[in-house]
Amino acid sequence: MPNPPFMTGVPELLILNLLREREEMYGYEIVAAIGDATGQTVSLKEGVVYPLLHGLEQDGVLKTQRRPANGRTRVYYALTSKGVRRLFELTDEWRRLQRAVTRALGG
Amino acid sequence: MPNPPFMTGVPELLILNLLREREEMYGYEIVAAIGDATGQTVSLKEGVVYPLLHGLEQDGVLKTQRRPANGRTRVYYALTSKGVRRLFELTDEWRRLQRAVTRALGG
DNA sequence: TATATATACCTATCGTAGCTATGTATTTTA
DNA sequence: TAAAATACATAGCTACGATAGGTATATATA
Repeated sequence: MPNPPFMTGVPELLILNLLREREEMYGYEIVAAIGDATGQTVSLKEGVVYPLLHGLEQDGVLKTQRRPANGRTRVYYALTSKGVRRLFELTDEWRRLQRAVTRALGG
Repeated sequence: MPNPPFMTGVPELLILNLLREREEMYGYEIVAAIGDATGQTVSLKEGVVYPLLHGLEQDGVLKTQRRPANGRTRVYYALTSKGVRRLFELTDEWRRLQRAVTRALGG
């Protein structure tokens, strides 16, 4: 199964950016929101999003809060200050690379 | 060592695009040209470029020609028709994703 | 009432592909 | 003549997105 091009880091960037906008979201909500935010160009499955969320929490980039909602338990995620910095870094890197490639392609 | 974000597919895209512009290049030349074309934003080592070139030849995306130059043997690479198609596909995909992410980031 | 669908979470396994490090050999420069 | 540049090559590592599958509750439908 060939690896889709250009996707490395994109899930993380999109998740962090969503959490900057919305303050607090739970996993299942994030999955849908990513599709919405990108006009379904990026459509990540739970199998991608959940492990990523766990890793980001482990790294102190996200903090969690378990809260019941509709009789079910949801895990809400929010940015830490480290997460905010990480988002800035990733955004910068994205712009840097995006400019470089566009330049190389469009000379 | 953490994986640099957003790089998946970029080496291939840049190489194919260079070969579209220059018709024919050898590996060592490509390594330097990538740095030039991106203002050193992307700076790939031989360990990245050579295996990639071999793979692309294997896939019929590139064709090679060994020719002596300066008493040394150089391996010259050029696009096949399949390579041209591959370049179009990758360029499309790049633009698609680039637009989607930029939009999600709220440009 | 039974059941299908939506919600909400989770994990295991896999393959790809870029990165580092290292090696060989020749040619050119200091 | 030693060092640097040229030119090729491969081995091993790791990260990470993708697929597939699993659990459980709530709601809509037949």
